[in-house]
Amino acid sequence: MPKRGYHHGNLKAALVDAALQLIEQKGPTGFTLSEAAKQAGVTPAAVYRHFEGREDLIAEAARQGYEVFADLMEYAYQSGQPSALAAFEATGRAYLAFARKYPGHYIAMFESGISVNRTPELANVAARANEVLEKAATDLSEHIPEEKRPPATMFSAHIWAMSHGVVELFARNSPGRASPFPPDDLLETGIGIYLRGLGLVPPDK
Amino acid sequence: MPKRGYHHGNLKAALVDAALQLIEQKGPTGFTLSEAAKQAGVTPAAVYRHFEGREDLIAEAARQGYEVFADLMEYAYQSGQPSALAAFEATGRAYLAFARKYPGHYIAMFESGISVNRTPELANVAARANEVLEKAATDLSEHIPEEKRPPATMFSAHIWAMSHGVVELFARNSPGRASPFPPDDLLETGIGIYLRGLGLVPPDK
DNA sequence: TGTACATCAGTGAACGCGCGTTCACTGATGTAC
DNA sequence: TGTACATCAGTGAACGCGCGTTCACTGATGTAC
Repeated sequence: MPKRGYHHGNLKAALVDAALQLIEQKGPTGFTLSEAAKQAGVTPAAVYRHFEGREDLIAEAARQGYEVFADLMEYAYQSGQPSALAAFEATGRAYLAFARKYPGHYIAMFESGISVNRTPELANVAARANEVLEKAATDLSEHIPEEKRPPATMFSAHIWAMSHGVVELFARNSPGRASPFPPDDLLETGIGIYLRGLGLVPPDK
Repeated sequence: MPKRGYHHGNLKAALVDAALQLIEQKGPTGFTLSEAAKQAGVTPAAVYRHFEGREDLIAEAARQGYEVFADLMEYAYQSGQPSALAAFEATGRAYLAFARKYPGHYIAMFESGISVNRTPELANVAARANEVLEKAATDLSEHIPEEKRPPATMFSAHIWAMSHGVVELFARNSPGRASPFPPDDLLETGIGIYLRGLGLVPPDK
């Protein structure tokens, strides 16, 4: 850590980083503005030069998380093209990868209790992330005979729910709950079975 | 509310109820011992006649939740007999029904951060609930040809993850996240597709 | 039935703590001339 | 290049608050005789 004088130079980013680290360690609850300030080497009052308050700081962390999340999902979606199936599976994997690589962001986004409608900015970027998953689902559902095709939003909701469940129950080292399988495998196989159920993957192994 | 004198008569239960109500309203975080005491019409200090402290009160709420949960799961399992499939589907529905009917308990159990290994009692009752789901999965998996049969624990983990995900994302009126479908339907169809993927349900509608 | 007494389940005052937030302030930086 | 000055980004002290927990206490209840 380089010495610094009276001015920090990069305090806003440093505060977000500190917040993410604290959220990751202690949950969305354990996080305090004062502690984040302390970790950034600054007085609590200094935070108010950059944020409106505690909530605003968390919201900014979540916003940055959604930004990265949406980018990752888009990249994954592209990387699977032109196969709708490959694209879909890649977004599933990207979801889990994001949760593991950016746990602080993930918690800020999904467990901190801040509303996605807090600001238009936040709502937009969250919608962008959601649209990628929905697009992947729509592409894929076109391979299902129309009359037995479930709505794509339902379909993406299923995958999202399973992904989130795996993260919450098995990827986080949940207190006292041992994971029976590596979360990656769990999600991979789960999605595989689900897609077979939709007739999108050959029934045979 | 009947008048009461110096002695409450039923304080322990009243405190648990108050805690559940507060947890439901404000999340596992918003809950405070003092407020629970107040709601039960009692001094904060009185709580210590019945509990070791704040954490202990939450743990008791969670324990009671697991008790009800395990009972419900067992009942659902039995009610589907002798069809392994019916039994399995019933436990899935029971999961969601529990989460909706006992949101305070659900949060205390799965989101409050208290470890299931906090006390042997708590660990036991949690294990009992888990065993029901696993048993239902095992029964069902016997209908799958042995060589392509996934381990029953994996299978129950998938269902658990999807159920939990549906609860967290769509059943709770998550701030700013609208549910695209009724959660019951979402879970029902999700499990249906998953089971079809396992070849346990005819591929046709 | 009455009384003495142990036990139980509350009270209320006090504690130390860390929190988020506010305020007047001041040191550092950048810019105009 | 030097100087005056506006602007910016911090400080540090203070605030009021509600928290969990402790303690000596006291009112109510139940039981033995």
